Amino acid sequence: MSLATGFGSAEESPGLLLWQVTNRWQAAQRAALRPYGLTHVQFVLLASLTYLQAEDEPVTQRRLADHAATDPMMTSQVLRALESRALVTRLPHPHDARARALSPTPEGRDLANRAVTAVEACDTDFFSTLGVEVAPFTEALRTLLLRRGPE
Amino acid sequence: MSLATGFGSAEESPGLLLWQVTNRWQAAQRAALRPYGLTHVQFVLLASLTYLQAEDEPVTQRRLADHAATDPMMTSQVLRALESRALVTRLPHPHDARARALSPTPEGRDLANRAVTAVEACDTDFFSTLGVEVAPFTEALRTLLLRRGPE
DNA sequence: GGGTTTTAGTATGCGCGCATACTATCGGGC
DNA sequence: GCCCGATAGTATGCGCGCATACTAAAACCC
Repeated sequence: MSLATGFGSAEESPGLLLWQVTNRWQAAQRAALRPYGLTHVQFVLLASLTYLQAEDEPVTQRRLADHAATDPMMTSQVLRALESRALVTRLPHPHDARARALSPTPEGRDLANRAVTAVEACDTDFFSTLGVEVAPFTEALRTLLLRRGPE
Repeated sequence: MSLATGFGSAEESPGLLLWQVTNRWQAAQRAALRPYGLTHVQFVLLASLTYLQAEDEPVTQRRLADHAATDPMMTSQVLRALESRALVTRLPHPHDARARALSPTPEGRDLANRAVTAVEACDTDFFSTLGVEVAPFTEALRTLLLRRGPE
């Protein structure tokens, strides 16, 4: 019967493996970010915003959410939390009354920079067991993302 | 600055890629399971239980959760939902008053079998773009899981 | 100008992983 | 017999992805 093929044992389906590995990766990220008082999404958004800030255009929430691949609902709520901690500012957008112009405060930028190094260390460590194999692995992930892409 | 290396663009970190791919995979699973009225975890637990049922020992929640790599909290709550839909039974364990003996009802087993084929088709389709590369990919996932294993 | 369609952002609610804390039972040592 | 640590299960609460639905402003069209 087909139950014996993939879902009898959790270790035999690429999908279930993917799911488990991602859970462990998220746990590692959580641990690495705890000292900085940031959750995973808070970190990603703060770091992405700091990165995008170099552009000429004011950064809107939509732009940030698209870039960081987070959904707009989370973005909204997380940015409010970051604003209340004075890590980002949300000013009215100069040319669009619907939108907001986001930018990190100096404290936010500083925190982002410090957290980024910690997260990158955590990330490198997590994938270190793959050794050189990490390149084809990343490429495979990119392939999967493109095919089932932003439709 | 280190912000430019990995977290400026979401597509450059293996971890973020992993996260995005898993999200898409979960979305695909959700879509495939919708016709059967099962969520992802409900399906995994029901299918795993149907698989484990062949054993001599009565299946406890702990055993099921370990096998399916889901956490006991979810397991508890999901099994209650499945029980209320008459897909599983939770009888008292014969030798341990703390535990419960789980087994799928005939309807549960039937639903599991039908859902498994749908999920497997979805899974195969999702990873089809990798072609032969799916084998080393799966192996890499397994490696990551073992290193950061059940400590 | 007046109308429709798009878009930015938000509220609400669910699925699910996980951390913490608790009860109830089992087991071993004495 | 009794005590104590381990274990099965549950409650509570948060992080976060996502679906649905809504408001308000912009952009387009005539």
